[in-house]
Amino acid sequence: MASWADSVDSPRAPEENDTPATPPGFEATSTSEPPQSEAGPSNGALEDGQQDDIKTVSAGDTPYTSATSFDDLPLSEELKKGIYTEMKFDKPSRIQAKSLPMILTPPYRSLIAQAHNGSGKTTCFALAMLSRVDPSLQCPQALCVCPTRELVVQNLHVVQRMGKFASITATSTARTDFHLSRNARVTEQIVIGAHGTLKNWVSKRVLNTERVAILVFDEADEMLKADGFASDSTRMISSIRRQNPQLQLLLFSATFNDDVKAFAQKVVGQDANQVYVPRQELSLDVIKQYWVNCPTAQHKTKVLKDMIFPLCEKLGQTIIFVRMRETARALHAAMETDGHRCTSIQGDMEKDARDRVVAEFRDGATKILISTDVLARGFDVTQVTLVVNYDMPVERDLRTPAFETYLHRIGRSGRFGRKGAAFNFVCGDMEKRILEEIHKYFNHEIPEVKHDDEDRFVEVLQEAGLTEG
DNA sequence: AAAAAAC
Repeated sequence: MASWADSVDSPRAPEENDTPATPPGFEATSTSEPPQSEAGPSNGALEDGQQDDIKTVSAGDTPYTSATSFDDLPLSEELKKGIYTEMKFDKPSRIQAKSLPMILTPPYRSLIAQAHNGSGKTTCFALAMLSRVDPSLQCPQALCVCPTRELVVQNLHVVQRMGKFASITATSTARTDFHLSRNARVTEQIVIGAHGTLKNWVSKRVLNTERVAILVFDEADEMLKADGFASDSTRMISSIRRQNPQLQLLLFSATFNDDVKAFAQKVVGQDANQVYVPRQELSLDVIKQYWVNCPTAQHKTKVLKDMIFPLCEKLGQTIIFVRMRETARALHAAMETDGHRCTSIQGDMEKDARDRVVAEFRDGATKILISTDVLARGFDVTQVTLVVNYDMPVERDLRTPAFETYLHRIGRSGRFGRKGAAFNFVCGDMEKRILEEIHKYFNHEIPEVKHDDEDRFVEVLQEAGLTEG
């Protein structure tokens, strides 16, 4: 039985230097195109696997020993203090135990790391960046690229906490106190950003990447997606590699379908290490999933009003995912008109409005948040126990299920092994088929809950462990 | 034909 882990046993020999060389500013056109992402059942990432161990593929002859304690790792006292007293971590998680020795041991090889929601990926790359910085050099040395502003902010926060006792400076492209002027320069040692601003900063020579020794991609499969950020990402990689051939590239994500994984392996090169954790830690298993047949589109809103919102008061927090920005806006308005308190977020909103909505949600001031896929990945609010797929996640063609997106969306609940549940709203044959395919792909039960069966909704949330009863 | 970044 093939699984994600098996398929890396004998990775194809990647061609070297297959990312195009580009001038600073990443202006060059990419000649290396990633494959079209076609998620299919061939990605056995979620099959039953007997292997309990994290699968690793190490390059070269460097021996790596799994770290049972943070004390086993080549980390400064200041960083360890941050780990123990600020983050209150006891010992490394499994992914940390495996990947940190690979990341922190010279020669600093690139790494592809797949680990599930809440398994401590952020800690891995935060420590990687913090420990690779030379404190005596006051310039950018570590870069982390993320798909959304919200993730940029969140990751900067983690780096700052972890590095609380180390004299290392960090900043992000989400900062509001920074305006491009002729003499503006980024001097912070760690920079976390989204593509647009990073590209802008580099081309305007506000950000000098000459001394960048480590480049991290969070949600790496998204960042290497053919019809998405791939060209920006590969241009940035080759540009920095031209300045520093020894660049350590770290690709982190919970999901790498076969196509993106093959491309990622090409990007990191044959000297890279790889780490994959098995499905047993997959958050899917702890998240109860259901589907609700909605005869008409109006029923979706009705189910929210009649079933979900009234029950939400008793739950933790809820995120409702929709496909389009306009739906987020309209649904929010419709709910508010009916006196149901909630907020909404999507990429078309003003930055400060986005920041405000996220801050209120993190505070717990708002219980229900309507969102596009801007928050589908990485967004970490421990109080989220319920996810609603108001629209089923689909690829651009609107017919192919977006398997990875589904996994990431429902992974917003049940953080760090806590309870979680997900409702999938299904309207029409297309969404029904999408649901079936997702069900088959993940081989996970998704029972139906009748849209008008109030008692059953209550029952189901009890089953999922979200309410006391 | 969408969403994600951004000037």
